[in-house]
Amino acid sequence: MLVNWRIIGSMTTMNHKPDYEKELRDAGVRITRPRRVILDILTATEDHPDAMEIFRRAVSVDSSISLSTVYRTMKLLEERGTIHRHAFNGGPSRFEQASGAHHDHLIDIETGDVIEFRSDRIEKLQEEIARSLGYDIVHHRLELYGRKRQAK
Amino acid sequence: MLVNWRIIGSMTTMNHKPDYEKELRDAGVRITRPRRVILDILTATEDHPDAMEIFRRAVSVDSSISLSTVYRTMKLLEERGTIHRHAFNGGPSRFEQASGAHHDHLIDIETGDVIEFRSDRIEKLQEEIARSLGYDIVHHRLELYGRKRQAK
DNA sequence: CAAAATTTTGCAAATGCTTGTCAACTGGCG
DNA sequence: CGCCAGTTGACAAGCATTTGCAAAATTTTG
Ligand SMILES: [Mn+2]
Ligand SMILES: [Mn+2]
Ligand SMILES: [Zn+2]
Ligand SMILES: [Zn+2]
Repeated sequence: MLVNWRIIGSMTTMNHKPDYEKELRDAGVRITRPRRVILDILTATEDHPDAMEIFRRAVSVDSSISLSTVYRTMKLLEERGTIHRHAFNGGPSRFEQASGAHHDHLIDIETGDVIEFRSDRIEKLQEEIARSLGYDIVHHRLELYGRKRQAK
Repeated sequence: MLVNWRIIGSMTTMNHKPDYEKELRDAGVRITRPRRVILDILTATEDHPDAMEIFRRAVSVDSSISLSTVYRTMKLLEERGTIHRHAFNGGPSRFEQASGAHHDHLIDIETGDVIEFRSDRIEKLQEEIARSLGYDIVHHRLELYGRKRQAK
């Protein structure tokens, strides 16, 4: 029996690959070499890298890219809703494409692994709670921190 | 009709006031003047102040207290499980006593107000999800960000 | 109760991540 | 191909938080 919240593979890369370059250009944003490199990294990525990690990957493609540009680009993309910013644990910001279906995260506190999941029931309950408190949810954050259950 | 997750007042201050001084002393932690002041502020507090705000309140009681000591004390208390640390939005850490019942937070993105709530159904669902993914939850974070619904 | 042993403090300097400044550069239209 | 506002790289600055250290406070001993 398949549980409805189990996710096979990455939710973000399963969907059709969006054409960020076109989207951005249409919005009047210039497609520069650094931005193209960063966008490519983001679309190819299955994990949730932080700025430094994106910078490392970018440098391996074009060694002239600067960390500042990575930060600036992440901010730009976040403001445009292209990517999501997470702050697991309280560590540095980590990013992922926003194109996939909404999902939340389970972080393995032993290994740091991040597992994506989605529960429509929780999403619904959140709405109900907010509503009952007189609010509309704009966004939310649900993170579970746990460790692998020991087979005993 | 009372909704089961509505909370009247602060969850943290509704419960019996724990004797932190004794607890700490028994654990071999020295109970100093700065620590006493900070503990008093924490137990009296209804909100979720950050280190700077706790510092301000502390200084108004004992002007010789330093911000370093506030940070050091917060870290100590967090490690001991006496307080919880939050990072709403990605802003500076904000703290609250851990003594009350577990609850999550709804943040008003317009005013910054923090509303506490608890949903046993969501708590239960989280457990089920983690379990189905092969994990035991150690802790979790659920934050709803919203704005007051307009009466139209 | 005083001295020794140990922890904690205040201050300043250091850290880690992120943003700001600015001269040099370049993407995209004409 | 040339123009020029938008963008970049280099590096300084900002912000929250942590750390080194000598002095001060607390607890332990005698
Ligand atoms: Mn994700
Ligand atoms: Mn709270
Ligand atoms: Zn969600
Ligand atoms: Zn909860």
